[in-house]
Amino acid sequence: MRKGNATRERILEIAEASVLAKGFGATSIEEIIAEAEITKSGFFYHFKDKNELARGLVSRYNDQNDRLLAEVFGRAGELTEDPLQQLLIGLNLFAERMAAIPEGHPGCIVATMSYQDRLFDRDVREMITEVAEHWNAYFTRMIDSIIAVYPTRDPVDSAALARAICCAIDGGIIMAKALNQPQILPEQMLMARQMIKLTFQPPLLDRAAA
Amino acid sequence: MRKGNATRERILEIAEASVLAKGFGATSIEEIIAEAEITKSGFFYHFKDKNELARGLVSRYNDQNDRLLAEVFGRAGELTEDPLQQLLIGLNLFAERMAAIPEGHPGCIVATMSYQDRLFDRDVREMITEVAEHWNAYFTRMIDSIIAVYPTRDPVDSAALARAICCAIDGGIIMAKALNQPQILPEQMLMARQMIKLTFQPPLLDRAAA
DNA sequence: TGTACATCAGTGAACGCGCGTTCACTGATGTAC
DNA sequence: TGTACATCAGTGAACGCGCGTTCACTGATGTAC
Repeated sequence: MRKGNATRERILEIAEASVLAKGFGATSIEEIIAEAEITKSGFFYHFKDKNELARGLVSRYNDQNDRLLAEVFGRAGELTEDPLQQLLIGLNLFAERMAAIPEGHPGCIVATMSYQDRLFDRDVREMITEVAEHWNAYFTRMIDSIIAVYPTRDPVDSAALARAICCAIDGGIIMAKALNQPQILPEQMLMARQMIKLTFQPPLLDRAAA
Repeated sequence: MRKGNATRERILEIAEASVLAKGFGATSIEEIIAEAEITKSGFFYHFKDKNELARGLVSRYNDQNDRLLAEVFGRAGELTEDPLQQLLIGLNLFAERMAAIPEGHPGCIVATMSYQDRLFDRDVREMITEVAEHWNAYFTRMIDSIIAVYPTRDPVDSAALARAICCAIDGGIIMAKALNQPQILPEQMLMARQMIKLTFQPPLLDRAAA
């Protein structure tokens, strides 16, 4: 990596932290360059305007998330061939990762940006939508594999269930922030896991009662 | 209501729409007064500074939400005495209300503000936490009433389940915004409903299979 | 009923600061021949 | 190996605009006696 790329990365890292704590509009270039110890023109060498910074933030966040998903569900795939167990184990590993962050998860770029979309051009808004679709597609594929193996009494809407996982995560981040309790995020990820479990492995009450 | 209160309400309404579309930091007083057709000093007569506007937004949002919860779960209480059915029916009515908003739910003030908490003083941050606790307490009470009547094989964490409902709602709003599909919010509220149902009324697979 | 005073709901002008963006320039590194 | 040129990764100064906040003032309405 050339020197310039390292600076670019540092800008994105500083900007991400600020955007997640104050919002995009309240994150000033002035403040980013002060922390990155470069001049304003140095910033504009890497990003032609603020919307390009936004694009950088979204694609960086998407890449990091992809790596994390590949890690936890890849590991789950090494441990079992069963698609249901892969999802359940992956969600467990994912939740453990989130629980291990000392200050709690710093926040989801897609979530804040969705709440500030009047600030961005069409390009950025489309990127946000694509990233959200990308995650949902990831979980939908996993759930479809489960459906192929585990018959259910009632039909399961895999896309809606995939969205429920994403909602648990994004909702969990918000509740963790609002209540100042970082462990709520892993808790709610495990609730989503429980929902998957109940959907495909409902407890056999009759047998238990017998 | 005196004349001044009507102006104050108009300011809050305009400010809320802007905060939910652009964030608090990017919402300028200049822009609010232009839309409200008053002068800047008129604004500062009602709110001594921007943090007081934030306080106004949070308490207004909390009040509106309280009224909505009282309506849907009050109606559910009229229809049945069963605490589980009250929650299930209430969530159905709630989801129907959300589905009926043409452009979709405009957003949750507590959610955006949680993602911008560096912008606010301690007072505002405490209000945000209290409002979130207030909603969780509301659902926790309902779930505790269910637990008292419906025995479950495994113990149920009513607070975690209450938070799951809030996460489905706040997560559903975000996914609806990110994917440009307003109906995702009611969909995810019904997923939360399904989770409650599965928790307290698990399908009796053995009997169904027999 | 009249008058004095207080409060309400604002107006108008000014403040200093920080914002995003542009422009002409530069020294260090890389590449072609 | 040396030299010419191109690209990279920035610097420094300036721009005009809009931001949140303050201050002295005002006309309309309400209240006390």
